[in-house]
Amino acid sequence: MNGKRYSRQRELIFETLKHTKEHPTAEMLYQWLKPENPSLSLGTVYRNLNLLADEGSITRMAFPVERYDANTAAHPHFCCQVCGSVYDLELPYDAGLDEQALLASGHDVTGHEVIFHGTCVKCKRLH
Amino acid sequence: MNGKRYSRQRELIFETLKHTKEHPTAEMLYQWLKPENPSLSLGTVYRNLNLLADEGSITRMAFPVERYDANTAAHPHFCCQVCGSVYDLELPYDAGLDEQALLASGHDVTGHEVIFHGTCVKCKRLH
DNA sequence: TCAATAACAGTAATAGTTACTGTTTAGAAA
DNA sequence: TTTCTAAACAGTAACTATTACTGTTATTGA
Repeated sequence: MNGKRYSRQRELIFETLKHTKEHPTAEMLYQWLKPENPSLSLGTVYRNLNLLADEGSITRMAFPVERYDANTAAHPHFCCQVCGSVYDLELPYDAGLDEQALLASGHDVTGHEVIFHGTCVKCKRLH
Repeated sequence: MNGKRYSRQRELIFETLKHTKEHPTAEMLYQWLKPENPSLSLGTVYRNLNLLADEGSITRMAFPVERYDANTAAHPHFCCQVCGSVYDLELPYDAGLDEQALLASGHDVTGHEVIFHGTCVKCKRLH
């Protein structure tokens, strides 16, 4: 009785996302779909993207807010999924990766950022 | 005659950022500094963080907005600094890195994301 | 010292996202 | 098939993070 129901809107959003390479924002999807689906609501796009991301059908890519770091030397970060804390990691920066990315894509690559995620030591302890 | 002037507030923000490992948000910095500096304005924190980041003294860490990807297989992305487009990159996912991060930090690492930045092919052409 | 203007505090405005309210509709049961 | 209930909806208000604006303060070169 309780469970997720079929929804044309969710189907639509998921299919659109599967057939594009543009990594759209919620707003972009809304703008794309609105002309053919005039009754579509922006809130529905957000709700279904969150649903799809929560069930693992799609991937969310972003930090929720900007964070700053006075250590400008390139170094990877760990972002705790539970408490949101960001930690520095003592791993070497792989400059060769930028070269690889350039070769694979043709873009001018000036650098890269590595963000690990999971549960931090503190949250593991409290759990 | 024209140029950047000294500002106690900027100094304060920069020094605070240099002496923490917490990768604070603008709001966090504001909350930390407000008690000892009651006249400090949140807008000033934002303005100076942007100034410091633009001159390269600190690092900004975030995508401006959330983006979504129906390809849930781990793969790196390239984010163009000029037009903001996000592209997939055809580079292998280095699972060994997660192991390294665990060893270096003790956190439960469930995965990582690699984001390259620079100027994309399209923007290079238009320049 | 003093005038020009960078930087300020305070606040209004904007953008991205989430929550709320009443309506529609999928789908299970009669 | 018809009916009923709650999941999902559209529309909108609210909220949060950030930027822009306005009048004031204060750094700094003359």
